[in-house]
Amino acid sequence: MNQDRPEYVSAINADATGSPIRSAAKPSGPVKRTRKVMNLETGAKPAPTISDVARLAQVSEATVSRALRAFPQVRPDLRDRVLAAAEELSYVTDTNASRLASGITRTIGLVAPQLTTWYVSQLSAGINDIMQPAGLDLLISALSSPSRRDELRSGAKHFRQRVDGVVLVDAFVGPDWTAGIGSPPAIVVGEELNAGNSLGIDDVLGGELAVRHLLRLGHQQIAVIGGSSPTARFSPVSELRTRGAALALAEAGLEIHTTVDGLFSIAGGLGAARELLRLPKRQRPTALFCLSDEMAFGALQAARELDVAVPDEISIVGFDDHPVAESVGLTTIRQPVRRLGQRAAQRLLLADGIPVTGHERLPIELVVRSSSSAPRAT
Amino acid sequence: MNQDRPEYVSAINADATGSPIRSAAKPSGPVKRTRKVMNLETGAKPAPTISDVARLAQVSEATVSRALRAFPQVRPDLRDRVLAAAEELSYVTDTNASRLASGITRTIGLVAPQLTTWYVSQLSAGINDIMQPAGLDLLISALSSPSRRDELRSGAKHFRQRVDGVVLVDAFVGPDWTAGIGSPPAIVVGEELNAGNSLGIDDVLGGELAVRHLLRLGHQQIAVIGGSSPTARFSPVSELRTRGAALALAEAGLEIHTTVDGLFSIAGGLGAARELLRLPKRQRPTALFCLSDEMAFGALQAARELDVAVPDEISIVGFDDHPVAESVGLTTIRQPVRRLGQRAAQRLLLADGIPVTGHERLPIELVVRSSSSAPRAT
DNA sequence: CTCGACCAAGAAAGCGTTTTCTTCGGATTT
DNA sequence: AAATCCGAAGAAAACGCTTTCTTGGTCGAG
Repeated sequence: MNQDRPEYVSAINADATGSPIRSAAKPSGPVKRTRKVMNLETGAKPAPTISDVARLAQVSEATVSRALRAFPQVRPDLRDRVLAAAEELSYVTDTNASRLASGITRTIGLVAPQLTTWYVSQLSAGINDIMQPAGLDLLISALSSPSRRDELRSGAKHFRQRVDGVVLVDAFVGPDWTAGIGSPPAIVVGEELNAGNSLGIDDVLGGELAVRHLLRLGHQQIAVIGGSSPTARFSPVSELRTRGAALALAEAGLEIHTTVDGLFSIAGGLGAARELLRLPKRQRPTALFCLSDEMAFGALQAARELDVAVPDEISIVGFDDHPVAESVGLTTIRQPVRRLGQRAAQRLLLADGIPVTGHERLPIELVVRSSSSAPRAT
Repeated sequence: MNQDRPEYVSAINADATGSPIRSAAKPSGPVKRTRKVMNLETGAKPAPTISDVARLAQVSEATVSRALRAFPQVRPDLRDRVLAAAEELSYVTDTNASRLASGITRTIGLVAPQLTTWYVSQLSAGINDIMQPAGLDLLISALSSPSRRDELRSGAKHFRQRVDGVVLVDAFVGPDWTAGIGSPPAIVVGEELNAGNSLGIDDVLGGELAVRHLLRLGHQQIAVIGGSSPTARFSPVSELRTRGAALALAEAGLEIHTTVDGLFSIAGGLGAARELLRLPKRQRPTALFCLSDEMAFGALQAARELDVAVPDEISIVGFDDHPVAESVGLTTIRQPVRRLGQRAAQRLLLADGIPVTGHERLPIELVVRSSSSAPRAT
């Protein structure tokens, strides 16, 4: 009991280090390390611990721990006493100690190749929508571009001990990825896994919706700007959306006019569209289906540069429904990215109980704006 | 020594719980809790601990700990042995145990009212640029809009124990905020503090640059779209940029034509610009200075809607240099947001050694594009 | 009325590090 | 050559929780 009483020994010892007089070594048993009592520099008192609360509430530490976590087997009056004591000391559980003891981190990690894309930031906001109320933390980790696969693997490993779950975005791990089915649970967003947890939209349908819209308007020469992502060789998203476009065209007995790589970036879209719009009028497509809004922005820019009127001379359709899409009047396929994030987080939280496995799709829709219209009569 | 040997007792005990036969209570002294050896369900072996490494390398745990952290007082041959052993077991330090013991979290937190703005995601990427190579984690926390001040305070408190530093964005804490000068160190981005750590740009200069550009082109009727942020009453950014605009106009003996609140959003900018562009031609401003690019996007949209030609009938200048600004041809003031993030992280890391205090400004520049030109001769 | 089952609460064993504090030789000093 | 200092390595305490395990009581059943 006595050893619990605060003493200023540690501070004194610290001073004594520099003193010429050293106390004779005590040959007796091991010396108890004294608890830090106060930071002499800042004057800050150490944060209250669970035992402070226990003492004040006159219960054991175990009971405090149980009461604070609302365990059922604590008598109501005791629980109230504990809560009051905790309140009085303005006690907050030490996260690290809790994590060490329980092995539960109450944190989920987001792994993405880059953080600055609209998609990823929307997604993280969605995840946060769920985590914040649940009192969980969000840990973010970007994977820089080179040697991505390895990083992904080591990144996940790096995470393993500090998160309870992982959300992988734009990971392009391939359909046979299964890691993370165990612990910590992981969920892949934007890609369909054969045997793992994944979440996304129907990319093929998206391509179909976009192209059917253009076909309905009367277009026949439809080019696709898509291609590889900046961070991965293998981009299923691009492939699937393009397939949808091809499918819709095939129904009408047509084919894709051209496919150009737009790198999924504004600059890439600009370059790709320039290439297409510089074609002689006869060979030029009448409509551009850009596999992301950002590429569509680039295409819009190219059209302006080259004095090609939108939508009169060229129709442009994007994909995403980026916030700016509305203000530039871009026709696009809207996907609920924030909701994808929310759903991913939910599934990760649920993973404790009934594991939700398999692939899940959220709905998308066509949003028609002013960048698409019937082709000018030839 | 013996107690260290793996035993399967815990798993067996777990089974015994459901068994009708219960072993008689051992009345003798406290029973040692046996170490978890293997998860029977998943078959996963427990991760190696520091003592496994110590045993393999034939040194003490303390030496392992020191060797792994490259402390100088470890003999080279021992260090190599430890490193080799750790490698062989593919040992990684348990973050939580380390944090508990040392009190150092190797994590910095980002607190922002919302995560989806371009500004915040750029900033987080910048922070990440610095943290990632240093092996630190980034913890993100959004403050939902209502009762922001309180949340800010409790949010910071919530963070206190799990981060070594905090970056506050769009916090609008007021110039006299000083919390976080102690521990954990904090830095405020986008706002100037009198006595704390802060980082930003020269917002007044930004306003001046934008308006001088318009004046040089010959504009005299210049309106400002700015106003309150969606998340804070008090928005110094808006005030300062507006002041810069007023200053520049005053030099020319002019005044701001009108100031309209654009809520720092696309929709807000749209509404504000509509209001201005619907004015009868005589009273209408010839140029709009939008205090953010997003509001400028809204203004561009309004101009298109109302068939007001940009830049012939109305010049528009934004602020930020959002990635889309280039593709819509928006003249704007570029601020280095990603670099702000990097710098904030650097200062936080440095805070261990020489504390960098005070306010710091990063340079900005005017970027002229096609949304601004001389006003049409009246 | 007694015995085992059951429940609430406490004691104490971990959790896996870091960090004193101690010890043990060898180098330095007087 | 004896006393002192110093540096390297080990033993063990602390970090602040969670979670077993244990122990008194209570209660219903035989």
